[in-house]
Amino acid sequence: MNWSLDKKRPICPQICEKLCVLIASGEISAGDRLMSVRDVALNAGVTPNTVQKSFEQLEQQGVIYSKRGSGWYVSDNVAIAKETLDRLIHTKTVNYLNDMQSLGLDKKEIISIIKELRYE
Amino acid sequence: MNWSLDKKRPICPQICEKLCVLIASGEISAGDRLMSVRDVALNAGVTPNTVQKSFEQLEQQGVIYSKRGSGWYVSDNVAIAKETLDRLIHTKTVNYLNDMQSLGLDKKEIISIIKELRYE
Amino acid sequence: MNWSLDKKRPICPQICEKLCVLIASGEISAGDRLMSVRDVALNAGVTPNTVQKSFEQLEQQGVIYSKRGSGWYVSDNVAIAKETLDRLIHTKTVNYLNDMQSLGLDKKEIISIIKELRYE
Amino acid sequence: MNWSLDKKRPICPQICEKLCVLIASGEISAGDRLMSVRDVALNAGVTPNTVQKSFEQLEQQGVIYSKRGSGWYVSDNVAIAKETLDRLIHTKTVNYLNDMQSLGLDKKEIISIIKELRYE
DNA sequence: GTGGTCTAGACCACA
DNA sequence: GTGGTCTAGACCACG
Repeated sequence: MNWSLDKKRPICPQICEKLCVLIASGEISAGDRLMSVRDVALNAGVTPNTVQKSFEQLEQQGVIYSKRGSGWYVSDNVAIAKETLDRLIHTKTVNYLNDMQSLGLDKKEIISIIKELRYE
Repeated sequence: MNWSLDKKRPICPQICEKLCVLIASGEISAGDRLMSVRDVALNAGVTPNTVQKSFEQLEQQGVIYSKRGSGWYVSDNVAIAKETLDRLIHTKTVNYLNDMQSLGLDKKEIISIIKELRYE
Repeated sequence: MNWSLDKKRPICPQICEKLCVLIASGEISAGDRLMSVRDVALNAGVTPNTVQKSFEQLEQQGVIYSKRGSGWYVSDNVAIAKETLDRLIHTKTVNYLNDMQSLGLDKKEIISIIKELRYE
Repeated sequence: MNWSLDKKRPICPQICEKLCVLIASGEISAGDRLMSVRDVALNAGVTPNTVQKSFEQLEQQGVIYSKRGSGWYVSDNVAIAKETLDRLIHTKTVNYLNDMQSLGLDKKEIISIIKELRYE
């Protein structure tokens, strides 16, 4: 599993988002057991503390849940992950558009910039 | 002058960006004197310290410069403000696209989302 | 660590220069973690704010970088510290020579004065 | 008269130093009347306020003196200007050497740098 | 009046 | 614990 985390940005939300994507895309299914906090930490090169907080945040949103002494599992309701993801996309997009507007661009110009940008 | 700052986000970059826009758009011209640090602070409802920091960052990029005991002035080379602005737009756009890509969207989907978003 | 700061002169550049010397001389190596902002502040008898500002200036020059919640680290490219140091030396020397020239001295006289000065 | 002031640095001390040099070098003699504050200000492109303060500082050091309603005159004791100049040279040199020492250079290296620097 | 620098202390998110 | 940002208020030299 390649986490490809950007160390220059906050780690916690990156892990949360990554997991949501995996669940929403079906790469991890409802009821599946996640890697242990320690394994994720070792694998991603961050402290277990950080992974633990990420999992707890996802639990709070209902995306995953924990079984005492057993580990973390994907919630039966996979739709929650999808909703979380959609909310993220919406928020980030609105923030981006707000930023661009402050910089003096309208929606048309923004789309033009994105289209012209060699990327992907 | 309405600064309309978003208090939920860092103030410094907001002031920097606002000034770059004003200079790049020609609302403030090369050689013009800016409002004093204190006046901007009062006007924008922030501390002089914060404004000072913003101005220093712009100075370092060559957008403005200071005369001791006299005030801050727009650099003779207005193009620098334009470049700074373009760099900002580019960076923010790349970051946004990276984020969206991590969330599983390709460029086509991103543009579609932006277009559908009721905004502006 | 003895910072031996001259409280009569601006503290920020003194801290910056001190760190550049330490890095360029190899006393601190690439990747090393610096003392925390708070520790340096306590140790040097200044405010954390001042240390933070110094570190940010060095970061912007690429000499060091920060990991959120973790600390500040020496840039992998130690050469940057050396370049920064050389630039400092050059700038200060040119300024000094300009000053002396304005005071009516040529290079020969300047060197003579330095040689005769009981010092070090 | 070309004042060739560096607008990036404090103006007051530059004017003071310039006058001391003129007097010490004999270009202006004991008892000579200086240009009026207003003329110097116009000529040098600074505010009369600044010139006034410079003259007052020189008066306090005994380099020049004022006659009410007549203007400013070079002190009979030209040696004072020479001493002031020497003190300036000494102070600036000591400061420079201190700076260089902090940057890790000894006197030998400093002189070498000055000699190699293409200048004058 | 202006910028420039610093102190003191607070709050936040992150690890 | 760490960095990141901000507030509040002070003092200085300069114009």
